[in-house]
Amino acid sequence: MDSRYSDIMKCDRGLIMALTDTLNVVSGKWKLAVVCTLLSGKKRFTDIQRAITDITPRMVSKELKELEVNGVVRRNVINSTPVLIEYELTPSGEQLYEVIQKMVEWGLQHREITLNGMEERKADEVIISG
Amino acid sequence: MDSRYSDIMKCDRGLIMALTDTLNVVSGKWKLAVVCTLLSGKKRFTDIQRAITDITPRMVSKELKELEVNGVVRRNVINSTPVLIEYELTPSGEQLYEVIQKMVEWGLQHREITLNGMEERKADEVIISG
DNA sequence: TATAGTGCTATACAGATGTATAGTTAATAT
DNA sequence: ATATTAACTATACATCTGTATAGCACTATA
Repeated sequence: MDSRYSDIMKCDRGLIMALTDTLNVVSGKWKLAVVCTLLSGKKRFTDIQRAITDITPRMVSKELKELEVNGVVRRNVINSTPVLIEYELTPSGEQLYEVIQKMVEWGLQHREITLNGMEERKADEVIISG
Repeated sequence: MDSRYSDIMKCDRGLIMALTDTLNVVSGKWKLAVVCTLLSGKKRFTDIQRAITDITPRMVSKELKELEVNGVVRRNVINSTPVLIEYELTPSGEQLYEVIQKMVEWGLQHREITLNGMEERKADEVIISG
């Protein structure tokens, strides 16, 4: 995780770390699913499980724990009977929305570009002379 | 890969697909490293390998192939002796810069927020009454 | 007392992902 | 003739990620 992004970013090592941080939070099959469900407000364990239909409780637990350690999610124990536990995004977690938005934008553009490109090109290997 | 992001995005299934597309391109240990090295212009196999110091040729090959299939990278065979092969970003691949930029931004903000937060809070489990 | 719900954890496993090491082909350089 | 460079590929292995299944401790309700 050191000198990989050297080419564009050789000037600033901090940027590489920042990118790596974000990637670590974002990657994993259920991370963004959990963040997305929490974007609409605080939720309890089983609410999250229900919102992400095909996730197992083990994965809910694991992903929430990792997100908490990374400062994206906060776990609130509500002192009532029975004890309830609520999960919510930290301010930092909420700001992830902007990253998600850009990713959605790119995905949409990319889909259009590649679909149009399909008609123009015929081979998937372009040979030019040099 | 279906109904996971239902909570914010239940209205538009296309957005979910777009997000998933982007995640598929972005995830994997070396994907963005390769994209980053290509942001500064077309490069050959061994140039990429050298730029990303600790990657093996097998991984260079694999990641380039996947990026090519996903329409992010184009492979140009230069008809010379010896045959050379150049890799470059497609227009779509270049636009990934915006996603990367947002990810770097978030990473930097996040780092600052969590470092400040460390001093204010003492426990990592906050108990409130309800 | 029995059953169901909440918020998890444990164990074992399967599959995906990445690594290490070596080898191939073909051309130029010494 | 031998070494070196370029652009890979093959094999085997290790590690990481996610799944399946089960269970626990507690509380509320019938």
